[in-house]
Amino acid sequence: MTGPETPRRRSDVTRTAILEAARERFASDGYDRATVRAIARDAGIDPSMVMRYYGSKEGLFAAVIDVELDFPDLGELDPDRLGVVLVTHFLELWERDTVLRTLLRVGVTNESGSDRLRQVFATQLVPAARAFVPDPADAERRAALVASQVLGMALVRYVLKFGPAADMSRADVIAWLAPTVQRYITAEAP
Amino acid sequence: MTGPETPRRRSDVTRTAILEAARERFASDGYDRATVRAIARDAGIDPSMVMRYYGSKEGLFAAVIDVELDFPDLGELDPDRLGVVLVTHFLELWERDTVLRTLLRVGVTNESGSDRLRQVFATQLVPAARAFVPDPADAERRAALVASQVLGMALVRYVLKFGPAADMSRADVIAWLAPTVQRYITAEAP
DNA sequence: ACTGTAGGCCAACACCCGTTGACCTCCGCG
DNA sequence: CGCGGAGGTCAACGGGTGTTGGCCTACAGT
Repeated sequence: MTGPETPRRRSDVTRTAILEAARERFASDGYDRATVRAIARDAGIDPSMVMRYYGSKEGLFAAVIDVELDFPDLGELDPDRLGVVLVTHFLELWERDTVLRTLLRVGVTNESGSDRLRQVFATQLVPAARAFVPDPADAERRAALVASQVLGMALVRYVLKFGPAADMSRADVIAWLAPTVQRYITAEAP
Repeated sequence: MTGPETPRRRSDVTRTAILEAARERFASDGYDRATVRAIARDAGIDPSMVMRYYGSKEGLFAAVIDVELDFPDLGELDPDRLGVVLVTHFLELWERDTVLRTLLRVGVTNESGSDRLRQVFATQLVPAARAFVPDPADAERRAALVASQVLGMALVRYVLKFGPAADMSRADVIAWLAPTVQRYITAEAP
């Protein structure tokens, strides 16, 4: 489905140039406004090469939104520090590259974008939560609460760029959000 | 502001028909995918009428995103119930009409949409927070934290439609989010 | 009854999009 | 040396977009 695992070719340079340009364009413009022509221009090649290598705009997009939340080893962790560790990890994830920003930006308007976002939620966040919640039966609900706070902060801080949210230091964000996330995961249901 | 007014001219009927169709299209499709032609078709008129009455697509959009958060009277409220009252109010707001959904959807891709969103934040949420935070100097930061949680829940529940978030009852959402919001507003800075 | 005008439709314009297929240009290998 | 194919360009197609201006029509004021 995703990722044609072809061996190394001489055209890999162009291939990755397209991918890199696409990452930035999709991240900053969203799916609709990011045109194949603009991506090709950024990559310094002809638009038709995009089609040759990725089949279609949808195919290129699918190659871009291949995201791994890539949690650290939570197994041997003091459960009281879960909130701090998770929020710290998410902040790093958002600041490291553009893929999550892309996914958020596109997930809001594009169906295949929100599909992918739901999939990441279901296959990566929910299982991670399952190991720590008091009752595995409501792991989904607790993961959704965590997602609401983490995505919400990412939204106001990195996408909408609300002044006060964007200006907060990482330490402050962690200090404020960690207790919230901690409670959503470990607290007794209200 | 917006009420059922008896149309003095025949054109007022068309005018509001366009506005109503635009509200739904922008809410469900976002700015780019909501085409003037589709809106006109929904309203049962010709696309050129949209231009006649609203000047441009951008002008029509500006008429759509006229939002009032319209807080209840918070003045004579037990400060301990602030979280519950605020979360309840926001849930009602999101479920009452489509304008906030539109704003969120468009704010993520469209510059004039996120401008408007920042403006609502600065002129309506921040002042409301200022009355309750311990130190008025960091009202902006606390309002941003509240916005991150409230917008985040709206995002996963109403826009991305994460199963567990969409299925939660209103009472459960309030029970989980109210303490968070309460803390963001009234707690001592960490 | 006549007519000016507001309300509405139709067809077209200029532009941009994703996508396609014909063509060119090297370079490695026989 | 010949040549086949990979890597790349170019121009075009069909369709959709926001927007414009000319034309029709029904009704209100005289």
